[in-house]
Amino acid sequence: MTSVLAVAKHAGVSTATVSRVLRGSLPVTAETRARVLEAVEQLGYQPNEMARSLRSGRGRGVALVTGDIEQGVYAALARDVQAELESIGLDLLLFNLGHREDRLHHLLERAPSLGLRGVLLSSPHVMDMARIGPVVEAATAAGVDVLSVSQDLSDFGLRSIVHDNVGGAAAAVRHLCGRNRGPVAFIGRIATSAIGRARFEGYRKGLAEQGQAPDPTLVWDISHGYRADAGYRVTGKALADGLRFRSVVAASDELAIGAMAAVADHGLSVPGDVAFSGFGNLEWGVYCRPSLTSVALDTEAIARAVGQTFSAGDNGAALPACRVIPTQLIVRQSA
Amino acid sequence: MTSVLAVAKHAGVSTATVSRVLRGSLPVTAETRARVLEAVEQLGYQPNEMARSLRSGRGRGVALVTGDIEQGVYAALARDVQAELESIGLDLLLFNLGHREDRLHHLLERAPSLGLRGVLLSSPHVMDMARIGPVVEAATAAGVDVLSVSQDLSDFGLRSIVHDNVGGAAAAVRHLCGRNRGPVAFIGRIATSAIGRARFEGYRKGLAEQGQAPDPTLVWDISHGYRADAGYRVTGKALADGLRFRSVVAASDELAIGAMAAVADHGLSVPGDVAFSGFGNLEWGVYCRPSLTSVALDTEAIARAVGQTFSAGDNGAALPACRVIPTQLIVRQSA
DNA sequence: CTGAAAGCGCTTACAG
DNA sequence: CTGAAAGCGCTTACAG
Repeated sequence: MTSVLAVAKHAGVSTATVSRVLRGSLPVTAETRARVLEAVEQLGYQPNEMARSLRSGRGRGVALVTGDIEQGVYAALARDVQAELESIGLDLLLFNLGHREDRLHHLLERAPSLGLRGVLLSSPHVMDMARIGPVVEAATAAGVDVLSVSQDLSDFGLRSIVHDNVGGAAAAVRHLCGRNRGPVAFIGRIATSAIGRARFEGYRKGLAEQGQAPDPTLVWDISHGYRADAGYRVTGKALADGLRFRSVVAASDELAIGAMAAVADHGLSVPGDVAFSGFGNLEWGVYCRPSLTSVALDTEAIARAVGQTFSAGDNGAALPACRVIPTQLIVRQSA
Repeated sequence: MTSVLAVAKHAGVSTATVSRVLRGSLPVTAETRARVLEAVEQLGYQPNEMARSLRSGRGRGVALVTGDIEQGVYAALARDVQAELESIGLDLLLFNLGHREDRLHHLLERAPSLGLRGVLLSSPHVMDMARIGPVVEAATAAGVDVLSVSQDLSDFGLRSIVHDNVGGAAAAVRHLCGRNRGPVAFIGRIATSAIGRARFEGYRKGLAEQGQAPDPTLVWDISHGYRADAGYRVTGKALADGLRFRSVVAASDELAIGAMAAVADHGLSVPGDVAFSGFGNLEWGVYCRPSLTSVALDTEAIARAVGQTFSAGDNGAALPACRVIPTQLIVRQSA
């Protein structure tokens, strides 16, 4: 592979000058610049990223830490963040925890030696900050930007970019109550998911607006399970137990479709007997029948905010500690 | 950050010895080894990955190139490949082409200077090998292992790991015909997707087994569109045009759910009037109603085969040029 | 079995 | 505005 040295010789300059032209840092004569660029062009020179990283102290990689990339929302986030990072010359490394949260600690520990430019935490799990805190600080001190892109961790000094989960869930409850769809049940991970908690909080808030409080028998915490099957089982059990509810706010579209299947398999109709609202506004929710009413999340906006943070450089201090991205209820057939 | 030098001093040995202990390469006395390991432990030493990469000529990153990470199958592949790579000490970089195939060329060009250990091509697009070939060769020559994990490119010298798409589609047709569900239509990307072509080939083969040939009016190439909306539109048009068909083989679950929605919106029933079979066996297909019959893909098996390739080292020559992973039809309510 | 030394390919003070 | 030189933190022949 051709190196700076080859380019320098070809252009009749020093390696320092080549580097300066390519960095665009210090001033260089227009003609020197042109000669260097021509040499780069002719030799097809590509700067060695490993050498550059070593010398400058860190690389261009940003790790996205997900809990479960197979969930539609995280796949969308990965896509949008990758596109955004690529546009500013950064690479996305994917770390899927698969709900084994202990691996996060290990990754954060290694982040500086890997030369990571940043770490984006998007696992919804409730973070054990007592354990994670020290290693986050060490990474930050070493120049790794650690951001939270799912839950608000600004109290722990982590810049956060989060959806308005409370507002989204409250809007769903408001919509359902407006159509006289009470009692409203809730399905989500509450004990183990910070996002689930926020959505439950929105559910509670929405009910409070109607002068109601959550009925504990209609709050279904599926912290032991995940995705559609959890929604299916918990809803099936509720029906078998004879609980009365006219609608369900599910903390994800996956949970919602599982719950709808349970209702259908129980011989009830959607939305006639039970109405549903999900979270994520995933594509398949638009095409299942009945189509799924859902709180839309704006992963592109998250990605843009992430990009801003990495572009900000030293004046990043001006950015807010916690940025909240609005959510929007999209009404379809299920509610 | 603590470096080898610090560890060496602490252990009273040279940096070379520290490196040998950590690499586990050349022989070292048990006690020297113990001293070094203790120093590593006490200082919390983590080898600098950037320096190691520079010195050894390449890093530990493997790029996964997808066409559309939001499609369930690719998200599952990303998850499984990441887990497999992590188990052998490699990192996954995600490059989502977003169906802009020109970017593949650019990535392959940069692969050596990025120090990539490998590139996994999982875009389904028909590759322009005349254009891609030279840059693949250059990357390979520079030590980057380029694999195809979606389409068979072994004729072009690329080790390939692919699903049995032909067999899967043929099995779907066989199942539908066995239930007297002809005429059978096909939806997929044919002109622009190598995977779509393979599935179409399986469709043709399945029909041939019944002594039939494809009816051109029932072969719907959606090379201009993607995902559920394309399935919805093309099926809606077929219904509006008054075409007669009793079942549909869709080249993805996304296309299938879109097509099912079109049938439902047309006032017909699934599977009563039209039966459906998809590809991917995605989770939401299990819970939509009617649930979706689908050809299951084994992304874990793909991931394992990828891991084997990277673990193989020099005796990788023993691995087959093209490995075919079996697929399996999962019958549910839609067919 | 171990150490001294060179070098991977860059970038960046330091001089001029 | 440009060059000579040092050095980022490792690994690996080369000696011993």
